[in-house]
Amino acid sequence: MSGVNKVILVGRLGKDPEVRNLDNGAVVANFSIATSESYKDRTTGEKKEVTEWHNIVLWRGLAEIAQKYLRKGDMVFIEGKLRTRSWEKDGVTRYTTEIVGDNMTMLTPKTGAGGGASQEYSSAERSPAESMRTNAPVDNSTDDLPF
Amino acid sequence: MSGVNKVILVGRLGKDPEVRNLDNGAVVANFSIATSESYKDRTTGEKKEVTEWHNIVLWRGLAEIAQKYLRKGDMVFIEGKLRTRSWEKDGVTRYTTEIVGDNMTMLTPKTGAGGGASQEYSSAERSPAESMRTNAPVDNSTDDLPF
Amino acid sequence: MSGVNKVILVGRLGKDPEVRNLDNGAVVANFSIATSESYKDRTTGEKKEVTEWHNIVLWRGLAEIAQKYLRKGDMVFIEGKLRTRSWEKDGVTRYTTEIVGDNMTMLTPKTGAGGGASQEYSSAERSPAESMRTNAPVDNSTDDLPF
Amino acid sequence: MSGVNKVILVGRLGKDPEVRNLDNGAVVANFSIATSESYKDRTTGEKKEVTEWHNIVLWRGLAEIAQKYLRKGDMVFIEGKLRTRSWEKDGVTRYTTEIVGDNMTMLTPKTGAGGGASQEYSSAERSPAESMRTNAPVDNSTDDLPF
DNA sequence: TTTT
DNA sequence: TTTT
Repeated sequence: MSGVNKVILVGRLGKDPEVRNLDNGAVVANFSIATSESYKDRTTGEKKEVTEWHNIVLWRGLAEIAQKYLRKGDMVFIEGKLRTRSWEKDGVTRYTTEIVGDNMTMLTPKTGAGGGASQEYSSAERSPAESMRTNAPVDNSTDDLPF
Repeated sequence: MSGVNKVILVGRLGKDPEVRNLDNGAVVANFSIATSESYKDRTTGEKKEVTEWHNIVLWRGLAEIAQKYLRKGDMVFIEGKLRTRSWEKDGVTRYTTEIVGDNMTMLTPKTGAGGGASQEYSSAERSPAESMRTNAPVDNSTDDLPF
Repeated sequence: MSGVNKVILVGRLGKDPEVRNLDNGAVVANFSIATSESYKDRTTGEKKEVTEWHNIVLWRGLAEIAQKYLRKGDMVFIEGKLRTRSWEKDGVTRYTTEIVGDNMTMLTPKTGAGGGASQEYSSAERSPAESMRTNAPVDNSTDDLPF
Repeated sequence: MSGVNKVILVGRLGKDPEVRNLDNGAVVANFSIATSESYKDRTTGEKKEVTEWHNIVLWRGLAEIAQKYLRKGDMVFIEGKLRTRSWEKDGVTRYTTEIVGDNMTMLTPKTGAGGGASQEYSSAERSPAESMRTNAPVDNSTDDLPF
């Protein structure tokens, strides 16, 4: 790899995630989250707000967690990378920029069994034991999705 | 400047912020936030959790917002930089690493007037108008704190 | 503001920046930077590379620095936020996602007078004096561009 | 996990990395990198610089890459997490805060065989194929270090 | 302890 | 459109 491509977002889901099971067995979730910024209009002095919508794509384990736990209006932390796809429509090439998430923390407390705190999920979890400079670390969290 | 020194945290306050007014009129807030990581112990198979405490320092406007709105247990997003200070105690030089925040978003909904959503604050707010490639970009970066 | 919208990139410029002076006196620079990722093709076992292009927008002081110092092929660190704009062409609404930079560090050493190390520039510079818990914190955030 | 604990640094190594092989077969590298910030002294008007040193810890594959390729003076991008350890010395408990890196990009071009561009390494590499919404993604980069 |  |  060459370079760094990182996005960090905290925002709310505009709708429930759309989750699909691909033919090859992969699971993918799509949803949008909004971030907004307020500022004072220079000429009128009014306080205004600009909302930005971000298209999130999650794969495999993260997609399944999104499907189970994320709902419209929930706040999430998403870490991922930018990816722009092109596609044809009516003979016109269009471009969509998405954030492919590899790390997610739910910031809206989930009520019910065990609910409460935020919960982070990663597409490549790694044990913190390796941070502890002692012996016997490491959970090589295998990835047992069917592909 | 040379290089990049950036920290991004989402965690909960261990206690209420301590806020002090310095002789020169500056306001500074100190508090700690916890992040934790869970992993499976390799030998016992048990799920374990490691908690990390981060010392946060906020200045001026951010310190005042912390004083007003942040309480023990609240979840916050903090963006800042690492800074290690040294100090003497009992003839021994000790070091403390802190995160000097320059951006903060409260993630625990505040009930009461206007409460509800998260709210972001920056030590150097800038209008998003400049992002809009139209006329009259805006600089409202005035800083009217008493120092 | 509500939420967090942050992008961090390290990549190379595909071309020299395009810099324009707007009627209102603002300066804006546009350029693209590439990040790439290598991976092993699952079926063929070949090592492949995917390149992602990011559209960068810089305003005012950062635009002027880009104009002076950034050239095709140079490596830069960019910190900013995502912003999607829509525009019409041939009766079709199109969308472009850009990164509006608020912090930049040049990573390609500049030879010649004073050249050498990386240099960071921010759209809202702030003195580190405030990090030093001593007397007289500093606000030198004046913004003397002509708008 | 609960929360987010992320550090992003671009700086130069003060010395060559120290690399050790632990009894359990793990490899760990330690080195410091400097970031600096310049500011104008408020009273004297002089331009000053503050340097911050960050203690980096890398494990396994990243440690081996550091050993092979990183040298004093090199510039690197490091992504990781904060971790504070305590230890005893002369009956006094001391604390050290380190950055445990999980992603690294070398920003100093390496001359010699194959040298030149920046190169990124991750502690948990993942194929970008999964980003491409086609069939047959995924390289489950196994982790074959001896522990 | 880096670098300009 | 960069770079190796």
